[in-house]
Amino acid sequence: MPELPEVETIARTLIGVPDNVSFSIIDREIQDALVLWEGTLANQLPGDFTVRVKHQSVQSVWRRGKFLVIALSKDAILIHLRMSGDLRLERILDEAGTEMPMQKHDRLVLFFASGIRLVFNNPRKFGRVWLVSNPDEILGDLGPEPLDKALDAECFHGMLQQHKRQLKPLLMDQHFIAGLGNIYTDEALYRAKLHPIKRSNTLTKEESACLLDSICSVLKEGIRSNGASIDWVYRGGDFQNHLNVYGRTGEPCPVCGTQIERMIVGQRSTHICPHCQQL
DNA sequence: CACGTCACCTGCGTGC
DNA sequence: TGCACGCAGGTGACGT
Repeated sequence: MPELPEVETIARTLIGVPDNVSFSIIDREIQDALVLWEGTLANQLPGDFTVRVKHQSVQSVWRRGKFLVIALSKDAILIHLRMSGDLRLERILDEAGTEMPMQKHDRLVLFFASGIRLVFNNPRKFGRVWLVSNPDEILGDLGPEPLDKALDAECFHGMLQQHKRQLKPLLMDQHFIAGLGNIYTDEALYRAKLHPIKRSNTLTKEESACLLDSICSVLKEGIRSNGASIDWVYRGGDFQNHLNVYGRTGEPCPVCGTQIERMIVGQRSTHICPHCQQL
């Protein structure tokens, strides 16, 4: 999926920037909903969903891990984009007054006051939308936020010591820490000069601290670049141009010039510098 | 507990 | 040009 930086970028878009608050969903009322593919709704029937969200207005928008949370007057809509999901916030009518056409793979539409709609596009149908009265019903099992200041080096080291797992699958486990996916995990391990299959309980305090630093810096840079646009899923960000190892098999390591290698770890494509990241 | 496998889906690039 | 194949930012349910 879009990982933490991509979801954060989408959340900020929905909130709107100060000089363009007209294009924000905050305080806007949902006037109607249209479910184009029933499977999109994880815990609702289309009719129930529509009836329940109608006339609720948006109180806040935030991100938790890779979930986008749209808090409404009474309930909350949670969206997980998984591999290929995306959200478009757009005006329903163009300048000529004709309705903007739906796009291929549009799965759900929320119609807001003032002629704006939020469209959930999801080619692979992996993404899901929940409607809940309490977000913790879904978010309760997530690990800590990597950018939360409460997660310091000592705490993180303790977390790593509690498992004897390979670093990469552990970091991608949303119960362990929330928000990392394949791209940012590879980049964080590269920055920390750690091998993806190194056992989590074998890290020194220094290595743990360095890994947490690497995770935070790569995520912050991803957010600053408005996320990455990979494959045919273009979201406007440009962090794909700043990747050191992900998708760069055979290219030279920016630090030592050794060719980047691709391997499989935990069934996932993994990219390392074999010189900088030794086991 | 840690790990492997599979399932869920569509689209794109590659090689024949 | 067509077609088969492998691959893809994620996650959860199983089985070992």
